[in-house]
Amino acid sequence: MNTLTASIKVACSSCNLRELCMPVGLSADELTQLDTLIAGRKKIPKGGALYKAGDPFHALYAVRTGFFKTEVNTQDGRGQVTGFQMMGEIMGLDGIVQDQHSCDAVALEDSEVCVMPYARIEDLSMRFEPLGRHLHKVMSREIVRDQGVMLLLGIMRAEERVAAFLLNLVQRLHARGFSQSEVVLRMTRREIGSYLGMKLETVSRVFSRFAEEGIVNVNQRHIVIRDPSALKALVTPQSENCTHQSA
Amino acid sequence: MNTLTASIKVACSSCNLRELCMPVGLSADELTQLDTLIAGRKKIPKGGALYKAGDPFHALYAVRTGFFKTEVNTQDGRGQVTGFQMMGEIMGLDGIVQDQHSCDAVALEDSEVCVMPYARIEDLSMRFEPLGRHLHKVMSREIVRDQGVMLLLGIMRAEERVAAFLLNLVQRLHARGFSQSEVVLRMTRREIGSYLGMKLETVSRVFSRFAEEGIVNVNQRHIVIRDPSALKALVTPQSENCTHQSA
DNA sequence: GACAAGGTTTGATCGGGGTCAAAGAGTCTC
DNA sequence: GAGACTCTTTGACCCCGATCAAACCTTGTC
Repeated sequence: MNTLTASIKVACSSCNLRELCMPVGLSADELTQLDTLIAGRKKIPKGGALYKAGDPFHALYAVRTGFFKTEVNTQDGRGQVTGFQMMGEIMGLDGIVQDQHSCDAVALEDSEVCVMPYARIEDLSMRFEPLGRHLHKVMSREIVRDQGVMLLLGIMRAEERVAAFLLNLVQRLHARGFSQSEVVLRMTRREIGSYLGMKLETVSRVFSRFAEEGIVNVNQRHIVIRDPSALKALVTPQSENCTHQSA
Repeated sequence: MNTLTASIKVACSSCNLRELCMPVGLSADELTQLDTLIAGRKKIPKGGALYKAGDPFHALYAVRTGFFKTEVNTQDGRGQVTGFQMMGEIMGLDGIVQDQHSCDAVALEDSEVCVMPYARIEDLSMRFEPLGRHLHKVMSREIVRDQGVMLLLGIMRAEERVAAFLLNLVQRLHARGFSQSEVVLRMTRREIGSYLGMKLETVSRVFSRFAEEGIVNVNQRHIVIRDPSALKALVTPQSENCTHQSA
């Protein structure tokens, strides 16, 4: 009767992602106030779009399971991946300003999202201060994240970009209880390249170079980080003789 | 007694930027509800910083006069200009998430901003729905703008970047009553280059190429756009034989 | 399990934009 | 208005990553 999953048990207060997702930082009491926020869940098969640029904007989405990419496209068919979203992360903020989405959100594996109708969010965030404040923080975090991507695209070299990408990915996965050193990539080399502003061949070559330097093991999409500090050193290259640094 | 300008007449309701700035879309009645939003004004001399990365976050700022750049920096001294802000535009949104700013905001000419203490914004936006909604839109607009910059940095070639930059600049200036075809750049070639992810020499060369093709006149920082459609064509290159396009 | 299709790796070559360098133009200070 | 400084332009050369190409691997389908 509904494109949404049966609406039993979709309350934030009983969700095991509550430490990562919209209700972060709320007490158990406060949490119950959020239980009307989620209208339901929605499954997106691998390759399916949660929304596309131009679609009317109705809701924000929290990734519950799975993995997404967001992508903006030009008229002439070129595309730029603007981010990868994993569980607990919020999608759809781009749609608020024009009441329509400005990018595509595509599932990279079978995924499920919580649907938070924007009208409810607006209403609740006005009446319930902690939610209003948190929403501001979520949007601000997205702005800061975007600044980081601009830095990456604007000034970093190919190896720095890949290193930054891997470190960011495992850091976020680690916060969700996964390994710090092992990751199975959900995206293709082409998608990584699009995100990092480089071609898929270059991504592949950088992986190969990291592998032969012993920094990582690469087996198709299975990555093992053997020397995280080498990656960190790549991302933040210190001036070669920085005498004033250590006392 | 106060680092802020004398606080008479700093109300949004009597500001001639109200059509562009925070109160956009509000009725005169609603506008008066915003008159406690602005704590005062602050002058920033050319080259001065409104805030720097790491500074504690207290307020959002609306540019009243002048011109700013925002810039993120790495440990090794490289920097990336993430945006240019002109009158009516809001700065400081990056600070909300961590209670400290994540970039520098530097005046490119003698400037003045309206100071909106964040505590007041939070309070007012909870009690006064139109402001709350508008704040969400302002933040969403910033996220969409950042997507555009990522597109630019990720997939555009040098000439496309400069064309997109010029078009965006005159479009925003035009919305503020300035010429569509003439602009005096407030920023250096190096700053343009940093924003566009290229070197100052390349920026200069692209300007020179545009000039000898008759698309623009360039005289140092004074730019005249002679053929705006040529610039638009550069930004959105159509496939060379797109037979299905025109009937 | 043969086949097709997409994803990945690697090699060879190319070119757009970076780097280095120098001269010219504008601006500020004394 | 001389001098210092920064900004801009232009030239010559170079290199990183793009492009083109081919082989290999993985996955899904019948």
